[in-house]
Amino acid sequence: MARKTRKTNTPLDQSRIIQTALQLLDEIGLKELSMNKIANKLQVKTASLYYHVQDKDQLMGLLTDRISSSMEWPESSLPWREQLGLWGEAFRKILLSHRDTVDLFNSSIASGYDRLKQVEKLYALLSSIGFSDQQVPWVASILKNYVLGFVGEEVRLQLNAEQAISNAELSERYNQYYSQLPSEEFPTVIRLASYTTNSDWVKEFKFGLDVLTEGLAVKLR
Amino acid sequence: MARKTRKTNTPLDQSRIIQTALQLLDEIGLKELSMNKIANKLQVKTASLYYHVQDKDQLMGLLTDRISSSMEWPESSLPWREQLGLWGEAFRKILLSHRDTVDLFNSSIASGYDRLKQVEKLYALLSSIGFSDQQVPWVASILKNYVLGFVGEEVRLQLNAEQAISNAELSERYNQYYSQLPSEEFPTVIRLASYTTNSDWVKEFKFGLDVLTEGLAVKLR
DNA sequence: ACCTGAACACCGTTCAAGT
DNA sequence: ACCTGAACACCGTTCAAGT
Repeated sequence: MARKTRKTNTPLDQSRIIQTALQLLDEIGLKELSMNKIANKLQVKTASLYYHVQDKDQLMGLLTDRISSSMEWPESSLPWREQLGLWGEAFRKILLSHRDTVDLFNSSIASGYDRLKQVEKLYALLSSIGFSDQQVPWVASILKNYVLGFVGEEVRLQLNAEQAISNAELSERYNQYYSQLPSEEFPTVIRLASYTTNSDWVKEFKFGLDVLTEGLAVKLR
Repeated sequence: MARKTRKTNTPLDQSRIIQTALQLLDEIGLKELSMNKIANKLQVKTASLYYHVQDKDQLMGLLTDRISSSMEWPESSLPWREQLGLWGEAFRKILLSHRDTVDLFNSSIASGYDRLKQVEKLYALLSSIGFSDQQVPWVASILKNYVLGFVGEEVRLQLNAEQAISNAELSERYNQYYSQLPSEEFPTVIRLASYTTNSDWVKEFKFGLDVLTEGLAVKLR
């Protein structure tokens, strides 16, 4: 009965909680992610978490911050259009690196060091390009929202594709409200159904960023 | 003891449930909106709701559809830039007409007659302008996400303003992770803090829509 | 056909008490 | 200083049973 030190588990701390929460997030998704399950995975009672963390909201904020900490940043020597393009791709990459990140980013305001650091860098870039002090937050918000919205939709639609929701099943949804729908009411939706379902996401993402960049270029003149 | 017909309450049906849910949404917000509370307000046991509705998700979808049903639509005779501008303002108006609508729209895919009808109209407009079949859903998605993202942020920040989260309190948040932060790390964020906190939302909204419109105009050539 | 009672398996959070 | 037991006030959902 020698060395039974294993009973002494690694002590709990905020960082370990975040770590475990992140793992669990990828396994079961945000909707299923509960304090109970996190505690369980840490082999600890739920109440213990509350010694290291204020509440679930705060933990989610910390989780978001952890995720955004690994974001890469484009070289500031590049022309601004390329910098914005690279920034967008880096942000999208981060968002795709874990499950339900978009909801996570949307549900908590940017606090914490890492997320604020990202804002700082983006502000600095936009400011150096020539946007006015008033416009910089506006443009940053547009860019951030574009990427968040895009990836949100990308993930939603790819999930549907996995569940093989075909046009047949989609048209079945119309009937939620009305018993049956004349397909003449939705000519364009139906005509473009194949484009809506599956897209070339990389191409679509660049298209949107390009629209924004062109629009911003006009404003800069 | 004449006429005690009042014991016979108005019978429950889907439409009345949605109606009540909508009222309650404005009173207590989406996070607090539960099946229990909806049933309670209807003077009915919670289980009764499940006779008229599949589950909470479906009810939220129906709720979203109800909200989007009252959306106004611009005249199709107007030039496309104006149509897009009016469309954006109408959408924003809808989203501001009830509480937490952005989360509602984000959490459920467009199903139901009314929301699909909106999509149909927007697709038709974009198609008539000259966008290719592949591009129409892309552009529609950009526009929708812009408005959703914008209003989401608008509501968040206005709530903060009400709670009087000043720059002082904001800088306090930095300390969640690091004990104290040198303010030299965030020169731009700090310099622009006053612009971030309170904005002229109407002006900002138009600015963003204008950026998009200009960018789209470039793509149309 | 429509509603309810009762139960189930969960939530997040608090706090006195243990070590 | 760190963790737990026990309790609290809630969730969403199901289903046999009542009318």
